[in-house]
Amino acid sequence: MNNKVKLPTYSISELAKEFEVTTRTIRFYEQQGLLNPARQGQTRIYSPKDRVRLMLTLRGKRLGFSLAESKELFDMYDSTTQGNEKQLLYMLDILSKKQADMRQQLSDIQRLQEELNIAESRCQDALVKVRQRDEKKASTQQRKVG
Amino acid sequence: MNNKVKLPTYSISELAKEFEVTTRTIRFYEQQGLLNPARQGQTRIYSPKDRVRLMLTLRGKRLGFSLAESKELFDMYDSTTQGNEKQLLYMLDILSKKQADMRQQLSDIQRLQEELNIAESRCQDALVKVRQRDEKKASTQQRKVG
DNA sequence: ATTTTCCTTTACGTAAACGTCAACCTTGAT
DNA sequence: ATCAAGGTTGACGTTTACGTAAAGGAAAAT
Repeated sequence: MNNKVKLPTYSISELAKEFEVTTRTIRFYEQQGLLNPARQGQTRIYSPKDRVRLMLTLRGKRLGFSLAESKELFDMYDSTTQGNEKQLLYMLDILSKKQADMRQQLSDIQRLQEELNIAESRCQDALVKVRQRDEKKASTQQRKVG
Repeated sequence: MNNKVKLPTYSISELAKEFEVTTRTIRFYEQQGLLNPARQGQTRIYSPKDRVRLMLTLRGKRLGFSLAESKELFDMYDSTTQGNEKQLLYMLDILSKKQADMRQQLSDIQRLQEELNIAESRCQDALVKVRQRDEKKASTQQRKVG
């Protein structure tokens, strides 16, 4: 194995820009135990692993995970290699619950998508009607003016 | 048309039970303009329309909509029948943004589902290994005892 | 009659996830 | 040398979505 490839690093503002969050957010996530950047003096140096975690945290947020939940999943996943039976069973339990959540969300989304489509059609229809009415008004005005 | 069919009504606690929320939540939603129950004296009487709105609000929440966003969608949808062109265009804009959000969420979910499956497999593997190890330990103990 | 039961309003409390200063290094450019 | 750009640690403020407790009305059961 080659453990000697130099991995890229990132500054806090680079990550902030890439993921469109503030540096405050990134520091807050560290404070909550989601990130663990190295230090060079005082300055934080982020590894690809940190970057992935940030990415996952943000995706988790979009899906309604709290920061605490994301942290729990990270921690469990990390300890999976040396976890004892009880921990592993607990993790499997959590995973199956999350999967159930995701199935629920999937169905929520699909239904909402349909409804948004319906609303859009209805809205388009209304728009056409408004425009037809306004055209009539305009032509009436024309006749007045002409 | 028959407008005279008697629609069912619901008490606040009936709705609370059905949707597994507190009455506090339901009153709060009303305060935020999401529900508009009739009154019988002081007591709130909920119509099927209120019930649907509650349902939609809760589904919205599961998908990361704020109460204000849900309210905006409700209000716009209600005013769609008599909306002017500007409003309709605005609504169409919102709708297309929401649809983009939903597409993003859909892809987020699908990726997360894959990852959860991978994590689950990995976890199952680890579990098997732990159990094999523990079996060996146990049989060693057996030999000591026997 | 009185005690539950269900409902009401008012109002203060709270947790999560940051925003927003303030006050301070450090380091490369001018 | 100084100054702007980016980094740091507090620490208090803010918004959202309710929780929780107080104080009480009305009606139904015992």
